[in-house]
Amino acid sequence: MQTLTRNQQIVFDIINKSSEPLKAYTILSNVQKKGIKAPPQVYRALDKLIEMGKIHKIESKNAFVACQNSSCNVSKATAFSICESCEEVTEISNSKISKYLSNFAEKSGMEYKKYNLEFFGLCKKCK
Amino acid sequence: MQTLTRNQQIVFDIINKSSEPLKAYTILSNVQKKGIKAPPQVYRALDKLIEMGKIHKIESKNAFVACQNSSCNVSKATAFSICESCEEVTEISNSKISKYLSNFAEKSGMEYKKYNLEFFGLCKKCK
DNA sequence: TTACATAATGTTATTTTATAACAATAAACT
DNA sequence: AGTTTATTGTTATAAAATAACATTATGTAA
Ligand SMILES: [Zn+2]
Ligand SMILES: [Zn+2]
Ligand SMILES: [Zn+2]
Ligand SMILES: [Zn+2]
Repeated sequence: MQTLTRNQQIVFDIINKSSEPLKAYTILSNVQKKGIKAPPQVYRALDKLIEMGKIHKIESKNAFVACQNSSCNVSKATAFSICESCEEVTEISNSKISKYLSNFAEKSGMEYKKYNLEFFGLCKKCK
Repeated sequence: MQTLTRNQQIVFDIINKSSEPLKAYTILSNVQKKGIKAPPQVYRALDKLIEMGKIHKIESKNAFVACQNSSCNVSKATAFSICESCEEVTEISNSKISKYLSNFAEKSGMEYKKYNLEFFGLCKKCK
């Protein structure tokens, strides 16, 4: 269990507290009072946090969420469902899916390292 | 079967001829001799082509590839394997995966519309 | 502890990616 | 022909990400 540096902790806290994915510049404007003043400071922290599996990037939104599992730091396999109406993002942790997919990848001939899966549609509330 | 407008055709052609995913500004610089001069012209064409299912966006790379299937225009379900060494991107068309995943999405309670799946690793050549 | 190496931070400037806004044409419809 | 709708052209700007380099902190090993 790795310990976070000052900037990493600040950036992680704000993502972790948020109920929705945060964009890098939103994070920046929210941490300027804490002394983080420029984009590179945010992006560096984001990079490290992703590496550790503490947060994930939602590629289709250029936004970041805290990991809601405990296994992502190992597997690097991520899956999300994204509501196109309310923008809610939920991390899916389903070992069946990840077994199924990693199995598929291996059979396809590639040396598989990780995947990212994003579902789009309407969440329970919005449909 | 929809017919393409002039700009859409120009943009599609260059993506379709390319052996690798193309970025929007690479496309732009390659079509300026054909009269497309500014980013919005490229992005509009890209948007429409995506809508039609003729091309896909590789979200993790901000790059665009021509569809290699025939069914994407209907299903909107896309899957790619991406080599982290040579950057090769291959579109995966596997009806089993797409059934499995869309089934999963439905069961989860969301009204599922589409998904995008990106595998990362090493391709046959690079591993 | 000092010396060295490595990692993290601070800072400025710039690059890359994408969109807003509005005018001008072209295509489709009545 | 006149009206609506889609597409195009153009300028400017916003948003997302990185390059480059100086500084400070942290860890390691003599
Ligand atoms: Zn996770
Ligand atoms: Zn919703
Ligand atoms: Zn396709
Ligand atoms: Zn390869």
